[in-house]
Amino acid sequence: MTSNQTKISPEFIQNAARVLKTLGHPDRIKIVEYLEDGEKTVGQIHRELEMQQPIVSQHLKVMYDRGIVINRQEGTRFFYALANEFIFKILDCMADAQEKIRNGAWTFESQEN
Amino acid sequence: MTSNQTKISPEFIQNAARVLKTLGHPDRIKIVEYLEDGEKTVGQIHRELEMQQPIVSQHLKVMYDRGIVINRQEGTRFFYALANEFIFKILDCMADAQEKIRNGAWTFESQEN
DNA sequence: GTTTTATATAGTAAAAACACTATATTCCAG
DNA sequence: CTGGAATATAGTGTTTTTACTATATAAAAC
Repeated sequence: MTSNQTKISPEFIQNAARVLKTLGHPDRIKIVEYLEDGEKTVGQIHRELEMQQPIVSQHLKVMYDRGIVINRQEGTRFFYALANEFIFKILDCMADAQEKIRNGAWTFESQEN
Repeated sequence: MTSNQTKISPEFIQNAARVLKTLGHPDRIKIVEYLEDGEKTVGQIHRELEMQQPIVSQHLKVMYDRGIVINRQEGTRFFYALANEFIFKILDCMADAQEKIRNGAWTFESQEN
């Protein structure tokens, strides 16, 4: 039904795997989603999302190293923003899926555990 | 530019994180992509993708537990297939991103490491 | 210069993921 | 029943993640 059948290249698979794995953490999804409408400082993320500051910095560092976010310094603050469109695309994809699942068009059941 | 701004719910985030994290492995992306055009047996995956059989079974088990694939038994064989449209959607998303990156519309750079 | 504010980094213990080898289970064929 | 094919499961050592606490750094404010 869906699926455009484009083959994914080996090189791309490596990058994609890294990104997906990195995004595969609730806190990081929240951060990325929060960054969706523009750059934010560490403090904003920390306060708004109610996560401890070192945790936020740590997540941001991991995402920075993997090309998911970029940053820019201004005085003592660091503004972080999404690095590329792929991330937006994945977010859209998730929001879309959530919607489909919510209205019953799709199901999404995990086995046990 | 992209982004439809739909907020993602806390419950969904948990599921999405699990799925993304699980898909964040090169072998599993390959398997999932291979399953895109229909169910396959463990042996087919093992031979076609040149992965050791226990590794394949292990990946499939993890993905089964997390609702990414489903299976059906026929004699001594197990046929595995993608469990839901979300996975197709993610695959499409990746193929799409790869295309955009390939033709230079997007960039995708990791820092060091 | 000394404090404050904002953020990063170190250190670390516990948990989860990986990769591999060996072995068990189940079903089918003869 | 016996042997083989197809899969799953166990066991294990290694590497990554994760979650926290404590501490360092750097710029700004006084």
